[in-house]
Amino acid sequence: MAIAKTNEFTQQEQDLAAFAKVLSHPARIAIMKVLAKENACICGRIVEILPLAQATVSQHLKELKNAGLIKGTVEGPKSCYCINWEAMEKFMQDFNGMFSALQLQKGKSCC
Amino acid sequence: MAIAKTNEFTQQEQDLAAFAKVLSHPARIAIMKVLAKENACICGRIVEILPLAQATVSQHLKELKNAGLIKGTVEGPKSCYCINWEAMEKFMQDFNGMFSALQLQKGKSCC
DNA sequence: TTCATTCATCGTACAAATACGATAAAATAT
DNA sequence: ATATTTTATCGTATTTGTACGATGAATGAA
Repeated sequence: MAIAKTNEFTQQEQDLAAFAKVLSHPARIAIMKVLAKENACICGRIVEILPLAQATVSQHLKELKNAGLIKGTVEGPKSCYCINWEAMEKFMQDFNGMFSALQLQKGKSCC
Repeated sequence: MAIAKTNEFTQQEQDLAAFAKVLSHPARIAIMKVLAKENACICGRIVEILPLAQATVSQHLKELKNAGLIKGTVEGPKSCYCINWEAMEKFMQDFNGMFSALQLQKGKSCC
């Protein structure tokens, strides 16, 4: 993107954008749904369900984990993932907070 | 991305991901904040505030408009933009709905 | 008309994201 | 000890996103 200007915005804007970016791919939303439904959380189970290769699923899981939306622990040769509800809830609150802040200044639309 | 598999997911997953993607850049979140605060909505005003070139701002505005989050009308040589509150509200509802659906299945986390 | 203003679009450069095969690492099973 | 299972990581190909200068189109001002 030719010299990212990302850090010229406020921290709040960067944080919200980062949260949105993690959920900006259908595969990652699908993964969150699988993790919520199946308490098993095994990586291989996700690979079975999603129409993606194992390497690709691992990559998406890594991004979700880096963003803090999910947690992962090793169980022998397997990997167990599950949703980090505290983080998820905080992000949703921030997101809704931004929307509420926008609405507060809602005047007569000019167009 | 080597053959997008985006359309192999459900429509709901694609829609939510598309909404998140539009807000996945701090510049576009900043634009929404400007549009909410200033009812003027003039493109040039946004260019003044953001640390980006005019062409770049126009590009971000186009994406927000394509996604339906903002509306734009021509006013002489100027362009007036403002938030599409109905669309924005619907998206927020869908987004919150997804989160609620996830929480409904929240059992004992395994990790 | 002529000039200035305002904005969208084009072309382009570069960065980041997406996808997967191949391989490595770690644990279990035989 | 050897083989199998499971997952992460590497390397790579391709697509998409980001950013901006330059240009053009449309309007208003001189």
